[in-house]
Amino acid sequence: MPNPRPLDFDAIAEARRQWEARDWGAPAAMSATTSIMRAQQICLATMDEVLRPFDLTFARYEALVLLAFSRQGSLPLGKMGDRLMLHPTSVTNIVDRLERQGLVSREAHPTDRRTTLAAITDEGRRVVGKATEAVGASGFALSALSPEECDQITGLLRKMRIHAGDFPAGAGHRYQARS
Amino acid sequence: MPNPRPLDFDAIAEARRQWEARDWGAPAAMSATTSIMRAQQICLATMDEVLRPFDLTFARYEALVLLAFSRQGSLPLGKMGDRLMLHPTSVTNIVDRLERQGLVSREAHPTDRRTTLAAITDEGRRVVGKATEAVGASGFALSALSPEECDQITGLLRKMRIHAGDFPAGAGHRYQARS
DNA sequence: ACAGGCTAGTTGGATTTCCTAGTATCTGTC
DNA sequence: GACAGATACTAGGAAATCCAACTAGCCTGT
Repeated sequence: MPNPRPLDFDAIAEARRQWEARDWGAPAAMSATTSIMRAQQICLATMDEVLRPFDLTFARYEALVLLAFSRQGSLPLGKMGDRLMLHPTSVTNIVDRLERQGLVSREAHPTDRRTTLAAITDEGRRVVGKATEAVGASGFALSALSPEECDQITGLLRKMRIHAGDFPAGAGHRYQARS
Repeated sequence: MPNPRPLDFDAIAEARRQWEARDWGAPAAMSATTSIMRAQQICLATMDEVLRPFDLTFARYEALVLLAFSRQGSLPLGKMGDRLMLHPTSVTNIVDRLERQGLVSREAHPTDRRTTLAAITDEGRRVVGKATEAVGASGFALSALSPEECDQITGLLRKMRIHAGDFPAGAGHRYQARS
């Protein structure tokens, strides 16, 4: 439950009204940013709750999915951080946890002795399958929106992710997981 | 800088492709959720960076803005938590910091001796004004989007916030800050 | 061959957030 | 008027994240 004591009005709309009354500039961007912040909070809380029975957080679930999607079922920790947009230390922490849970194992890289591979275990694949059923059934906290509306969100945010430098604007045609 | 080592492809689009290939269900919601997560990370990192010269985080900035918008320039801590969707202990922590910085002061409630009021100081108002100029100039990390696109995002996310129980669907007509 | 620079991952510390529990105060009911 | 339950805030602890610094291994140019 993201918010135990709901309000009887839209706090973001109210903030915008006040913002505009003072001519503080960029009210639309302010509203959208605040909405994104709150939406993430709701999504994260919902996902964490759905995943709790599996002893997973959303971050660990995402890491597990990434490994399940990889060709060999394993990836260097650094590459995981790049894909998941996480700091190297966060990856270390996440893999530590997953390893302790037996869902992932650390393996040596065949040629580069610096890099450590995180490899998903059979148990990891089993758990990620079950967990995916659960998150799918929960609708990802977005069951209020149609697939088309979800795609609108994805499209609009894609624009800002490109602007932030996540990936080049032209991308989207060369889909291949190199791993 | 949210991501020091950008990818050359869209990791979310790639995840979706794999998701669909395995028939994992609700791919649009999955993409949108992941996009929201990443967008929040970008927004938060950008805001925190813009606010760093003022020794503020986005959370503390939001609290300060809320107090600046309030009638008396002060609010009970509990009400702040409701508005900002924060846990009571987080509010205590934030007010502790702001108080230590001299931007807020704790005051006794005139009638209810349980409640503590956080009151914005003159210095607090000065800082929040300066900080607001800075965040306005930064475009809230959404300068890639037009005001209309920002409003689309706000509208779509409003729907899911209502569904999550943040406020009743009918709200939006009775705008008044009771405080 | 080897010096310097780069890359990969980990460790320790700081910050933030939430949860559980606890104290103080108010409110409604008998 | 007293007591049970609700409400307001705070304290201590767990989890997650980031940063700075560190070790180990690779790689390029001379």
